[in-house]
Amino acid sequence: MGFEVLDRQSVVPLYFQIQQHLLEQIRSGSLKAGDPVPSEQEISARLRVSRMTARQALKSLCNLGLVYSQRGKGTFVSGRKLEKDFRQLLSFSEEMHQRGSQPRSKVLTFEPVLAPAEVAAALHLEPNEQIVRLRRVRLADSISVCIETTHVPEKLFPDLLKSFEPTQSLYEEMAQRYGIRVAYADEVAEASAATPAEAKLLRIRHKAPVFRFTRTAFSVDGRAIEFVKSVYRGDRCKVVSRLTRQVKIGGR
Amino acid sequence: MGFEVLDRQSVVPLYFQIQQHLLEQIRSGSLKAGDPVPSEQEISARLRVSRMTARQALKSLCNLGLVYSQRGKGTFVSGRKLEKDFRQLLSFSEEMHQRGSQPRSKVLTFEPVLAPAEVAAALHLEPNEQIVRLRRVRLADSISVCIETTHVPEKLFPDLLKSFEPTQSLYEEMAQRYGIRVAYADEVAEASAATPAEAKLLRIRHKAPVFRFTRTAFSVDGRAIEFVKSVYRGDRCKVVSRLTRQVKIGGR
DNA sequence: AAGTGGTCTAGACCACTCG
DNA sequence: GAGTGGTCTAGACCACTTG
Repeated sequence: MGFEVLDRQSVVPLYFQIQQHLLEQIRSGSLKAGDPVPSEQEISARLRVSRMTARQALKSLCNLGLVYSQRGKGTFVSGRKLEKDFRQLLSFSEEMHQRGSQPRSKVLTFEPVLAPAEVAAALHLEPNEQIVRLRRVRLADSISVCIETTHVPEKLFPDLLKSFEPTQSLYEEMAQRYGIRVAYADEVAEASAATPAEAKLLRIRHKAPVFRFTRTAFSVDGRAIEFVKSVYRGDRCKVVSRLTRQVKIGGR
Repeated sequence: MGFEVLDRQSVVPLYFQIQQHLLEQIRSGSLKAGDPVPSEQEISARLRVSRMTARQALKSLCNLGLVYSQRGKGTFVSGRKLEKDFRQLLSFSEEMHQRGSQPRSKVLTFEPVLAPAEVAAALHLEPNEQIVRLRRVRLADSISVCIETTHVPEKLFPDLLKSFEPTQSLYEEMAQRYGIRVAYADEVAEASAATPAEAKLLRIRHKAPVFRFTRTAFSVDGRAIEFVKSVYRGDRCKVVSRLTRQVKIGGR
């Protein structure tokens, strides 16, 4: 733990600078799984910050799951790997970039429609409200990977049809042009078999194994902003999750 | 926000008492999605605690995803439901109980074996180290739902073969008798088709859609303690996840 | 201007773990 | 007994939002 780490003039909070510094040590391997992290008092003394600030840095690492604390013993690097970001909410484009693949899209349709019942229910709209529907075949390195049908409410994204270039990233457009940021999504995955039409688009056998996903995305304030149905080739797609065992909240 | 909420003699931390009180208001519906939660200063003044303590209570609710804060505006109840705990790490027994179904198990084999390469790699063991393998057909309300093969290292759970009743919950046994608690698990799901043997055990058609899961469970200190392979009927199983969009950690 | 959350300080007492 | 994390206090300054 160096002494020259902190820039007190910076707008970056002190606790965050400390957090980043420790993060770097974990990433680089200077701190390995099981190693003790500098204690709150040590950070406090060495970097001349209050103990609460040191604590906040450690707490944030703890929340990220990178370290864990034991009362009376200390704080230690946990066994989890940094490399894998499990089950983040990523758009298709982002996911492909992260894997180092080149994403491409073939647009099937991009049009205004009246919300079918299932979509209206998921997005909390009145039946037959106006939505924009975008159907795309998604490719990774020129191989068809999935068929994706996205639905967004027209009223949240007016003029999307005119302004959006449907081969681009929708999440970026939402953030840049409309200031609406996706915070989380609920997703349901099913194991199924390809229909003839799907098989043709994905260039796989009829009845080959596929994943069917339905995903509803929400903004921080809990508004439903996107509903997606997608079909992924079973042989080119695995769903990786990290499950955590939590304390019960609010239960009796 | 009442005044009689806090018990200052209690061993329960003040921030936790405050958190529980707010939680109750959200659960009961007194505070609805979008409603502002009492501000830090209000809690601080009304309950005569320091602002940092009030803040800690709100922070913990924030980490649970039940409220969100906006600088300069306030803290608000988020749109998420309390009812659904998405994608917790649950054992089969726990999952069925939560759904209100009756779990049952048919034990196929329960025996010591030498770890095959795949299992040894997942559990970080030497090849051919001693493990205990348990193969079960799992039933919900008397319908076969999945075939599950569990592997645990013998050295972590000595005498498991003698003491454990294999129709019971393994996670409970681990916690009760060995003091080893599962903290999280990494899981990979694939969409596939049933083999003839699997089809027979699950009473489904040959080549019917199934999920294949492999799961490695870890304790808090990052030790791998369990490796499970399972096959679920595709028509009786959906994988529900909540995905969150996080800040990048440790990236460039 | 008033109210909000975000950060920070310099102390304090406690329960716990370990040698 | 020395060191650890868990909790708590009573202040402070800041940036941000809203009327």
